[in-house]
Amino acid sequence: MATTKTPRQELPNGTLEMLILKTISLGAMHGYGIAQHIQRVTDGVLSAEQGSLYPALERLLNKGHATAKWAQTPTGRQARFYAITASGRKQLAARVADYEQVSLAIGRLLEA
Amino acid sequence: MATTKTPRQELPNGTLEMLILKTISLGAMHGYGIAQHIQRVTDGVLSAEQGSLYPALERLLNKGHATAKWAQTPTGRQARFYAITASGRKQLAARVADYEQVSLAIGRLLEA
DNA sequence: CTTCATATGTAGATCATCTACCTATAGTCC
DNA sequence: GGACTATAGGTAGATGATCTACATATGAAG
Repeated sequence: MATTKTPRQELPNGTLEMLILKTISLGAMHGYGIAQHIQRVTDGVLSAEQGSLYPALERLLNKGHATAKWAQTPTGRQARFYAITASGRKQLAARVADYEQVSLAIGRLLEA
Repeated sequence: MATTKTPRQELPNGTLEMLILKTISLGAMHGYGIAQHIQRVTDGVLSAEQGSLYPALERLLNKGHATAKWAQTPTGRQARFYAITASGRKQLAARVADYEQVSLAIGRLLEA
């Protein structure tokens, strides 16, 4: 049957966009690279699966928080490079502030 | 239009159950009291709305993580008091561990 | 007798995330 | 030539907790 425990909802809603924005704020990157970065930095704790990643990237484009252009990777492949925009940086800052506030609040509850 | 910004998804999925478990781990409490506790401790940053709270309490009952019985409040009202079970404490510990791992991972990404 | 705080619940919508699938190419090994 | 892996981008459909809004009831206060 291979029922696989399926660790549902590994990432809190809205967090993926924040992590993507943060990642491309360090420099333009393609989707595959973003996924690798997230996995590498978190030692595999977090992973951006394709089914979440690409829709999230599309949302960021639609909202104007990122731009994309096709270009060659160092290894000679075509890939879509995403870059953060000014509004993306604003959004990132806002999301991080929200996240930290909620995170602090949860921390306070768990300490009690 | 009154489009109301509606701060969607204030609480990450699954977190509410953890916060409820934590709250009733300090002593049996009724739903209204749980909501107040969460709001008070977090200075209003977090709030467990009825539409989220009561379904979450039902889920905890169904899973055996909590038990409930009707009793009188100090002010002479009928209320349903929820108490944590042994499996609830286990679940709480597991959730907290998960939360902290993810929290750390996100922190690492945001620091970079 | 009306209003407010307390107290419990339901109905329906939202929507990001997840699993699982498909396509394509460059490089390597046989 | 053929098979395979890593790289790269994407879609389809399901899930399901959370949210907004509503409905109900009662004790206390004015």
